[in-house]
Amino acid sequence: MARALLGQVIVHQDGGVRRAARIVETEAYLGPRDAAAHTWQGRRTPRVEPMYMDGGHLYVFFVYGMHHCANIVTRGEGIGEAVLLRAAEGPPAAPARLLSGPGRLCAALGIESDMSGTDLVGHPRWRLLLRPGPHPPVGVTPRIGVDYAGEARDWPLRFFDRTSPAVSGPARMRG
DNA sequence: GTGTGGATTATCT
DNA sequence: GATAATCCACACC
Repeated sequence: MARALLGQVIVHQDGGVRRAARIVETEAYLGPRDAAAHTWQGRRTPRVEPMYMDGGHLYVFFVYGMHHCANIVTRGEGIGEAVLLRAAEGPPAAPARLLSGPGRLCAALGIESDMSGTDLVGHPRWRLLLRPGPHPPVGVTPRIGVDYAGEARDWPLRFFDRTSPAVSGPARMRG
């Protein structure tokens, strides 16, 4: 799912304002068996409860006292897997870095903790457009910022569009 | 109630 | 590469 979400578009319609972002970088978090996931060992706390919801729900968390990270739940109820949205492209006129990185992506789309647990499927203001057509050339690396996660630190679960200037991270992680 | 540290980013060297 | 900003969730008492 993390790979399949590359190139798909998340849209927010807020009155007359419509914001759309094409997803170009994602990371998979594989539930209880994944030491980097908040659902590691089946942990259930109020914060992570949305991650156990049905696919299509949003899981948002707050980190480092100032940033939000948005995930799309990818499996059935009770499983606890999700895909972190790490970077996206806005309109051509927008700065390349506007949605580059999970914190900036949330800031640009106005995603905050109160959206955690929201069902994107059939939502009146949010839509996830699954666009047909060829997938972009995809790069694969370990995930960013999970050095604490034991062997899961090295799992190749970060996916990105090699052609996009909006991919986040150091240069060696963008080629 | 207290202590620890983070799925980040900006700004320095 | 190093570090600060900044606060909440979580574990543990």
